[in-house]
Amino acid sequence: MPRQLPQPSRDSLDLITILAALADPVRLTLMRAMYTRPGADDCAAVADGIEVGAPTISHHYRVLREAGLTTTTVEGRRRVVTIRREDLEARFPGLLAAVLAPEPADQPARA
Amino acid sequence: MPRQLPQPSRDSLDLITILAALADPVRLTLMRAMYTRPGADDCAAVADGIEVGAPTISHHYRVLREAGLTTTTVEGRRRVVTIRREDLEARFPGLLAAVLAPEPADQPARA
DNA sequence: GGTAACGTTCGACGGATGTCAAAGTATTTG
DNA sequence: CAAATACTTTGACATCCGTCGAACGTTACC
Repeated sequence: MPRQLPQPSRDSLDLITILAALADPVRLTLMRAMYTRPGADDCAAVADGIEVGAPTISHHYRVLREAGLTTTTVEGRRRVVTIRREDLEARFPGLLAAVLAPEPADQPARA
Repeated sequence: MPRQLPQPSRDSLDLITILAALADPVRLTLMRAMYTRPGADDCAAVADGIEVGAPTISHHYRVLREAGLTTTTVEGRRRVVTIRREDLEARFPGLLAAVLAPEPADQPARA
């Protein structure tokens, strides 16, 4: 049976905590990967290509979960992490889209 | 003549830096005050009611400006700080609205 | 010129944060 | 059971961050 790790309730989500959680290159990369990639991905798959050690990735996933950005489910010996889209949209409408949307290329499109 | 303090160009705005700048209670309060209050406010007026010393307020205004969130203009012996709405909307559409919009009351409205 | 007003800069201090290596905990597989 | 897999936890370390008191510019006003 998939067990779910503790996470803050929707009502107790705090914007400062959420912004602080997003204000890190590794965590923003993880969030973007989960956001653009549909379906639930496991930790290792998403973290693939990030140049920090496993303990650091684990630490960042914990920060995201404790900030209320993600839900972590234990499935066997792997963790499945998903973004709490509904809760976040309910409390801070438009935030995820504004922050995680792929940025337009730095060079303006030439006709 | 009003002199303008140095600030990053629109193209060099960095999301991580912006999120980090917003992820502080004092700075978020300053931004909200400037956002909801139309027209340009001077530092002291906006900072009124925040419980930290003057050097700290000054420090936070600098962080906001260096992150590209605000423009600071020197007018005589006071500074006028305004949010760079156009630049921010161009680079990160919807971000200001999502972050600075007054949060709905924590208690759900009862009919 | 002298003084008050407004804000900045400097230096210091304590607490938080990101990272890693080493050891630990479940869980699956042979 | 033993070994391998997939993460986590712990402890340490360096760095960054928010805050303050004190001193410093500028500008305005008498």
